[in-house]
Amino acid sequence: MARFLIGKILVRDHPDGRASGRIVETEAYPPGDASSHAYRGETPARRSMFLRPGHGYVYMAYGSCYCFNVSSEPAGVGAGILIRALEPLEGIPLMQRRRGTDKVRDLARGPGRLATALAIGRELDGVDLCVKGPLWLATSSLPTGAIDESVRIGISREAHHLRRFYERGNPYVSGARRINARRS
DNA sequence: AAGAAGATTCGCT
DNA sequence: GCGAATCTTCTTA
Repeated sequence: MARFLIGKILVRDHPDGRASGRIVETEAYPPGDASSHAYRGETPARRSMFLRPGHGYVYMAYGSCYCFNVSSEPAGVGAGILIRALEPLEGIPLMQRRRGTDKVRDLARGPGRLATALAIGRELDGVDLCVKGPLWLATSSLPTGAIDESVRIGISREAHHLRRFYERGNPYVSGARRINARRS
């Protein structure tokens, strides 16, 4: 699922207008992974990770940023894919306003920035991404480049797994050069 | 009940 | 490169 989502389009339809981007970086948090928010079982806040594949899970990180995930296992099994970066497509001026910067490269490079650029908050937690609504996923006819993998960013538990995926050479991918340079 | 850690970002040096 | 900001959850007393 983490590989599948690379190259797909995430579309945000909002009263202020449409903003969308091509997914270029993801991380997998599968069942049994101690770093997953679903690891300790289902709670009201984590409920969306236990929905059938294709639902949004939104949580607040470090008290300052929202992060967006896609549920990835059958109903009742907790797992998700963190969307870490987008290549901006539609609504770039709108995203620039929300992010407070004109630098297109920085609009959605990183999970918190991406959520800000698309105005994603807790109200979108649990939304079905497979039907056209406020937030949904679309396929793209654009070709997808080679996909590299690395360890995940910003976690300490289960840190050795190669569960981060990104499009090779894409300038909108987040993370340190050191990690991105690693191929396997 | 209090403290620490966490799937981050921004500003300053 | 480093530390603060800031909210939720988990751990320990």
